[in-house]
Amino acid sequence: MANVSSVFTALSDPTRRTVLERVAERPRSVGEIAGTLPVSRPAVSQHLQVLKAAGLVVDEVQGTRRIYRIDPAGLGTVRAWLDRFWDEALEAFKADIEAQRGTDS
Amino acid sequence: MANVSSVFTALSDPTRRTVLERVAERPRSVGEIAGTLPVSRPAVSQHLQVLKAAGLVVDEVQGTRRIYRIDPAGLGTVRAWLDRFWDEALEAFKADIEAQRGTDS
DNA sequence: ACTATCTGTAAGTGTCTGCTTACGGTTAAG
DNA sequence: CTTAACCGTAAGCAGACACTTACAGATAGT
Repeated sequence: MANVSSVFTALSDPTRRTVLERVAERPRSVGEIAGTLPVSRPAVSQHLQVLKAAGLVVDEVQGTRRIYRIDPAGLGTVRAWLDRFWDEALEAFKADIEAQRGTDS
Repeated sequence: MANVSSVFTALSDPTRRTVLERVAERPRSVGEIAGTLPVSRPAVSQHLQVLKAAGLVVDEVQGTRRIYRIDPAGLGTVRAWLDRFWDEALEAFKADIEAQRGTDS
């Protein structure tokens, strides 16, 4: 599953966002991603697990290596939350202006 | 300033998102928000500081109390990052399909 | 079978985080 | 000036987090 908290937490770390961008460019293996980053390979593996739990990537075993690709689900939940929140804020703004118009001098 | 990491970190905590939603409904004081939540007032104050540092709320002193309202800047940075990332991913998908079409049997 | 490659996982560590209670500071009211 | 209301901040603590090294498992090639 991919709740909102897990997605935001996954996207909050800069290294993890870089890992996600590498995967977004094209499907990559763990070692290939770790080669371009200043952290160890297990660190990348753990980051990928967090991204996978958040529904941001999916993995597929290919022989001895494991290929990760983008999963649109996670980004979808972020966009959905953002849209809903944006609508709520706009509605509140409208109600606020309405109230101000009523009590204005 | 409101960089991407700070915004995502601010939105990753459920309590903090609830605080933000309370503020989004209408401008509120710290004590008013704390009254509707199962955490202490200083906790809410600290949450509001994080939200303010992320550019998600702005504060204004009104006598003895401090009113917080929504700041669209933070949500804007999230939306911008999301849009840019979405475009990148789409472009990568297109390039991937193009490559597959070239090497397909 | 043996070896090399690629990866996940366990264990440990320093740092950050979310929360609490205690305290001090500022403003409005008597 | 004293009092009450409202708030931020300091100090402390349990848990989470990002990272490392060491180890174990699975697959491809010889």
